Amino acid sequence: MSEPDTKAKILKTAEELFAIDGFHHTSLRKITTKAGVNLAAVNYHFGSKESLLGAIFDRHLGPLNEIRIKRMEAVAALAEKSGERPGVEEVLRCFTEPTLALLHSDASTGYFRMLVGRSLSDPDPTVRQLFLQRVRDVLELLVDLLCQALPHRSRESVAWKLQFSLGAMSQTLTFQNHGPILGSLAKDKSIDDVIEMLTEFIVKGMEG
Amino acid sequence: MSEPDTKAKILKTAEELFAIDGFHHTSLRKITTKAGVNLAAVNYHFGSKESLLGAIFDRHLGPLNEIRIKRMEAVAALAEKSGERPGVEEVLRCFTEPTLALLHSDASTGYFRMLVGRSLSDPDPTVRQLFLQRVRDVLELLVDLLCQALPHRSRESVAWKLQFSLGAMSQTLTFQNHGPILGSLAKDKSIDDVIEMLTEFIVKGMEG
DNA sequence: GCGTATTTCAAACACTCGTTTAAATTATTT
DNA sequence: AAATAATTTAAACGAGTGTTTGAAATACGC
Repeated sequence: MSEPDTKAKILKTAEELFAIDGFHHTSLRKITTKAGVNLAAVNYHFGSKESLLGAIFDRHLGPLNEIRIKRMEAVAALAEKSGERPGVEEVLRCFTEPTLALLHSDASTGYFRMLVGRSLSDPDPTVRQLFLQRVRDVLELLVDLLCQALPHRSRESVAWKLQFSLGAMSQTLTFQNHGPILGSLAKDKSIDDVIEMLTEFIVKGMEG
Repeated sequence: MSEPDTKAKILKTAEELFAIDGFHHTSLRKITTKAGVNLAAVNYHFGSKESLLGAIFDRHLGPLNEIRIKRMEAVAALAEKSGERPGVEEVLRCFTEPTLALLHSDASTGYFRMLVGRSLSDPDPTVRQLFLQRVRDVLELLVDLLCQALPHRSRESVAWKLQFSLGAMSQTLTFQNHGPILGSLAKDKSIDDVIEMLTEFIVKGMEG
């Protein structure tokens, strides 16, 4: 190979540009120019622009979901053994806290955080599907656990509240990307603080 | 004029297509073909594609925001007079309930509902700005009132929670558009029921 | 060092897009 | 009815898109 891996450079650059400008507003020419590789390299290494996005998702979402599922299974096992219901907060943190861990493990994942936020509510069904098919299993498991934690609520009701929560997450994850909707406000908080506030918000909403 | 108002036909058709397919995935050719008017009519009557979107926003957002502001001012006046703080739920409903009223006033506004949901989290800053500049004043007033209702919370904290709420609303408003994230679940609810659940969700999150 | 396979490269392809133009048509005014 | 203004129309413009191609360059096995 000539340079330190053309494929890796494309992945890194595309992740950043997709996060900042969005999938459809980022052309392959912008990516390849910024990465310093040839235009045709994307189609050669990834097949298509869509597959490139899929590869970016896979890179981070695989490990992340593994951690989430392990934590949720642990919570479920503990609940089974003790005979008590799992707590709503305990369950939800299985989902939100690994995100924080990911963000701290590698500075470059900040872009991935934004990309996920975008993908949750992208107008294009292709982008949403590409993302959702990689988290569907985790979400189903999450609903299962939440139903255990909230036995008096219907599954539909729990699913809808999770939908609300994902919307709130989307707004959070794109932080410093979209920028807060309310201009001057709410700027001087770290992503950690914001995610903590978010977690409290959705826990109360779920329980309420 | 030849037909029952070319301009009106464009507005109606564009509103529907922007809501369903998103602003950038809807070409002027799709709009004009479906509306049965000439391609150049959009630029003639509205100047540009962006201005067309702005005109769609103006049409519904003007009346809607007027109602919201009046309700909020009434709540503020009552609080002043009685010397008591307004309730969080009371304040938030000033914002959410007029949406319901709009949806019931005219069946065709269902598309506008989706369009607003999209615009709240569109990857393109142009679309977001176009929308946000028309609701900024209402949102600022809403933060003011929420701060009155929650005097022990910082303004930043309130603004962030409103940001979370708007994310949750976005997911709700695109309902039957994006489709629920969780496939088979959460489908057989009317938009009224869902908005009621949403309101309860964000009230608890705000208070918590 | 040679031959094979992999990777890079510039160029072109086939579209789609929003916008503009200038002529033809329709409405309105005088 | 003639003249002016407003609207509609078909066609083209220029720029941008993802993808494909076939030749050049590089890397690797023997």
